[in-house]
Amino acid sequence: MTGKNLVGPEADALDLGAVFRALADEHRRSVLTQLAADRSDNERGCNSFALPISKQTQTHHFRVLREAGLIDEIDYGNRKGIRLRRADIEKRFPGLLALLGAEPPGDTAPR
Amino acid sequence: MTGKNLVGPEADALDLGAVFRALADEHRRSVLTQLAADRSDNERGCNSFALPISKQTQTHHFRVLREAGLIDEIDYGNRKGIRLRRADIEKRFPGLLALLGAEPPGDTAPR
DNA sequence: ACCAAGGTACGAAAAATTTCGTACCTCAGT
DNA sequence: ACTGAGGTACGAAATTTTTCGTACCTTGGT
Repeated sequence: MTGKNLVGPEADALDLGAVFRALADEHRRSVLTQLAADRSDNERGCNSFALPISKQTQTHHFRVLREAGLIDEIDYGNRKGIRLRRADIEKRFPGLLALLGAEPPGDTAPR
Repeated sequence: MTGKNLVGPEADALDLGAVFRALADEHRRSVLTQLAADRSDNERGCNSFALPISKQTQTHHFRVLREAGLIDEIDYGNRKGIRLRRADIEKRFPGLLALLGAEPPGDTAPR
């Protein structure tokens, strides 16, 4: 089944402040880093990120990432797909994703 | 008089999480954006940024920027100089400063 | 029809951040 | 020696963010 895409900002409406606020959190940065590392940009289930937090909190974090324009969330009803908005991000903030790649992906030290 | 440089992290110890957290705040981002816009990297007084907040709060924000490794603070006793750590930032996070430059400098919209 | 898995809505607790009042320090100039 | 400008220390209030408990929704499988 094709799910419906939850809304986020248009490509050229991405806000740098919202992006930095989104990436300021350890868990969200972990998600983005993992997404950026996969150059094939496959859609992923949101359980594939091994986040050590409850599912309600995960819902919150994915929403923040979507509202910052960093990911698409595809709603299938009883599961959800996550996809990096790589082209939009690169267009508006070239080099940003490369910065994430430079960090060790598993390095999720406490803040 | 030569002032003494307040301590921040070494160039290769800059942490991306700390940097994103520092740049997540509107006022701190404004400071960095203004600094990044001046390619001559002159030292500036910390009153030259026109921040609409009290001086105690400014002290706080400059400290966060310094502890993230983004600026040097030079203490002259009764005044303070601010200098962008451009080379260190570019070395560790190439392209980061360019992202700030892409935003309109005076665009400090409420969050 | 039922159940279980995956996810959300709402609300509240907990934690972190931003902000500033009060008091104090340092230096330059008079 | 005094004063004023610029800055910090400490502590508390205000705000924001993170987290999760409870309840509920949706879909796929039995």
